Amino acid sequence: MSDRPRKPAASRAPRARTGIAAPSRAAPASRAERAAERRAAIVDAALDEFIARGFTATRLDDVARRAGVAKGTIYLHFKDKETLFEELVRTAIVPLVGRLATLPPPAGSVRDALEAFAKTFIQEVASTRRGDIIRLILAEGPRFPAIADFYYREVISRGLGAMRALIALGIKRGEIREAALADFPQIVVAPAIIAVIWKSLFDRHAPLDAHALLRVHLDLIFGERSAP
Amino acid sequence: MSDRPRKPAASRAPRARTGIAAPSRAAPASRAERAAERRAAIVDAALDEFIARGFTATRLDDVARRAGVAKGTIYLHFKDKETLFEELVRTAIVPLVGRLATLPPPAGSVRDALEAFAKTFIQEVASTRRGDIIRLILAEGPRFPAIADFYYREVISRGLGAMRALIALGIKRGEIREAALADFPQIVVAPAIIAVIWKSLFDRHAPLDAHALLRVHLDLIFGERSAP
Amino acid sequence: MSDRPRKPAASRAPRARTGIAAPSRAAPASRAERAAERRAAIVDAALDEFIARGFTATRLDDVARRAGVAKGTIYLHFKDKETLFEELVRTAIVPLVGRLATLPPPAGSVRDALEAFAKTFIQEVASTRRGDIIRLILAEGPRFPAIADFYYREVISRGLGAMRALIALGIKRGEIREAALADFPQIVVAPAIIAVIWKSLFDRHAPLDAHALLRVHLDLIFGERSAP
Amino acid sequence: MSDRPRKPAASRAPRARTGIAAPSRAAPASRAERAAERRAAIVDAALDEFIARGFTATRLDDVARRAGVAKGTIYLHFKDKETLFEELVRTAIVPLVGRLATLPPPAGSVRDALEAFAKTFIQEVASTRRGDIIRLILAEGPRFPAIADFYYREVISRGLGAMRALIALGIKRGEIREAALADFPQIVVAPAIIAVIWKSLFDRHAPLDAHALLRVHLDLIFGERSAP
DNA sequence: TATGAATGAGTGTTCATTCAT
DNA sequence: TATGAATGAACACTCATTCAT
Repeated sequence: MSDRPRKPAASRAPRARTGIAAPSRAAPASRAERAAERRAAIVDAALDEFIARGFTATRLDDVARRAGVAKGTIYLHFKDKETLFEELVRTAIVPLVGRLATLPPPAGSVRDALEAFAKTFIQEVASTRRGDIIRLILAEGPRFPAIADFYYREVISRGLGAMRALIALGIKRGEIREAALADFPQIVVAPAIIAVIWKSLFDRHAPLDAHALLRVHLDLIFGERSAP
Repeated sequence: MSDRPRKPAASRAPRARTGIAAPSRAAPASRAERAAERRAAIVDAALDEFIARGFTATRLDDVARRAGVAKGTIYLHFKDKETLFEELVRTAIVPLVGRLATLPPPAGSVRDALEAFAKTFIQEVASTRRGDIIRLILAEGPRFPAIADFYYREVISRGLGAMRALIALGIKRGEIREAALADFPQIVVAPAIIAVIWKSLFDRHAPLDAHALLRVHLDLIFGERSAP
Repeated sequence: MSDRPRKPAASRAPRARTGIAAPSRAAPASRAERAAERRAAIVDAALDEFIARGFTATRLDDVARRAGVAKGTIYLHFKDKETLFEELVRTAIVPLVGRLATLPPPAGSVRDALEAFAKTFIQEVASTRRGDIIRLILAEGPRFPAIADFYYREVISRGLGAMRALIALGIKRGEIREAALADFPQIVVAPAIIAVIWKSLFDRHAPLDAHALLRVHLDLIFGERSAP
Repeated sequence: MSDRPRKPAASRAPRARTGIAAPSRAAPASRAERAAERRAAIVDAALDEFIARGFTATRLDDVARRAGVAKGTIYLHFKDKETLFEELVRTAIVPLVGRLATLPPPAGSVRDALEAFAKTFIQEVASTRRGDIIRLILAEGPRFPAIADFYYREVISRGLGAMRALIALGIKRGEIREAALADFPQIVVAPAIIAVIWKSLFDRHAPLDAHALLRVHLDLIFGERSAP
């Protein structure tokens, strides 16, 4: 219960694991650039800490240390811990949506589109820190209605909308038999979410082959299995 | 961010919302009974608080007030906050498993069995505090490996095992076409979990008809829709 | 810092290490006897605990456990922790004084008398729990003026008085040359006190031969060494 | 039993009663200086409290108030209460040893040296808070072996060593007749310790003329009285 | 802007004391 | 009398937030 970072573990250079742009370290960097860099470092460090411990248990001291910044500096960029958390989640979610919204325009079959989506999802979400963000939202959602709202609006609502359209197309084209599926796009997404949760909590008990899982699920929806 | 119970909000009578037996209040009750009663009240109150705020943000002061006992009394029953939390989750999970393990032996069709399961799940889990317990485990799991372990062993592993057997039966009987489904019982359960999460986080944005959702999902698996 | 007794280490029979009389366990014992016995057990246990931890750090829970009594029982015999402590010290001191006041009437030489005193002191005080009581008084005295007062009156004052008389006799008889010694009987006693403290604190660093120490001191006072 | 300081009794200026240097308050003082100053104030206040109440009964709240700092500030300088106590005693002991180790090299007679020592001891120890520190160590020693060890090593062992050398010199020069005294330097020091204890506990019952006491003791050792 | 020392309200835990049995 | 469950005030320690430098 006490595996906290005790040393300035992180170098001053922020990692870009969330896709947050890290300005090149070459040039002396302008004032504004330096500020943005620091802010990014804080966000990045905070994300790690929040994921690892949850909102309340995270100490800004640790965030600062991990970001290579003084504690007070956090308050130059964020009003308080709560604001940091909320902006953080927002920031982290944007590229998430961006990524998945880039669903290839249904050039090929709907099944291909979903297959591509599944692949991307596993690679970009389930196997990365982004998956933990989803868990974080599930965990803290009830205490941060603002975040749940934002998440519903920006991710759930839009994501399910796109999915619904795709399903409708599949039904129209005859690829999908089950017509009612368009009413519950959640069904299509459900195993992906389960995969994320499983990775987070149970993978060490029983590793899950997410690719296979999603393929079977698509088989269920589309009826026929395509060669892997 | 500060909607905490400030007054002895709860009467001395423990609620039995989790199925924890509340001894009849009529008789004077023996010493041991009184103790069990108090313990139950604490567990019950703590569950509410932990669900509402998560482990770290929960104050034992609030738990005590809600349970109608003095703070010190908690320590007569539990070593510390962590132990309270862990025993709590264990206690809460047992009836959960009990409930669902009572899956009717496949007298009728497998589809009927799953339909019954879905119904029970929605009634007994998704619409009650038990659903929140699942969310609580998702939220705190990473910080309480002991709980994640216990949950995997007692619920996930056993539940998926039973589900797998049922699926195998369905395949053998020809009810289920997709043979690979037996490898991923998670797929069958996924929408139920999603429904629980949805209830917790998004129901106020867009109420979900869980019954319909699960029915469509079963249609997907069994191919044919039964009359509602 | 946490070597507390966790088990009912002591049998129900009180030890009589302080010279507190333990009624014979044979007969069923009258009501009053039983009570006295319990009280003695409490006193005895409390003495051990107070010596080991000091007043504040001692927990009545531990005292009760060690005495083989319920916590509430202590309050049937003593008003509160403070009273227990004060009565305790009084009780423990009385036999101490009794013992040493039995200085053999100066039948033989004064040196013989002091030699006997030294021997008794080492045997009955320095090597027993009684020595620790002295240390306990040193430690808690300032916070328990009542005890310091009592101790001064009953032990210090009377003891030094007796010692002064003995010294005067020695001077009169020509055994002691240094006449001014009668003004400071503390000097005669000092090494004995030092021996007690040493036993308590430093004996494990450098064991002290208290007998030899006191003999040399007597040689200093009486000038000539008697054969050991 | 409840004479605790309730108000910010101490001004922000730390007292220097222990010989801990108090930086001049005139200049604005650098960051480091301010820190050292605060630390000194805490040590000073803590010493008072520990002496007055003992380790366990001392409340850090009181220490903070007396030092004129916030409670949290204590934890910027010391890991916890125990560490504060131990460092405190160490800090307080160093100048004690320093003072007494400055025993004038035996330019004159050994008796003169001891006379000087006695004088210094009474002035610098017995009549100051330093004497209470000795009592504090006697009191808490058994519960703080680290402190007892440190004290033995730094004070007792070295002090007795020096004393032994001095005694040997006295014997060699013929000033001291009792040859065995070199084996028990404790005897020479004993009355000084007794004086300290007496001051602490019994002086209000019967004031002790420590100077006279020690002079008589020296007469006992050296045989002849020098003019006062 | 950035720092990090300082603050003090807040929280988990302990324990002397009470009291129903 | 004796018990020990229950109480709640007290206290060590933490950590979000501020602010002088």
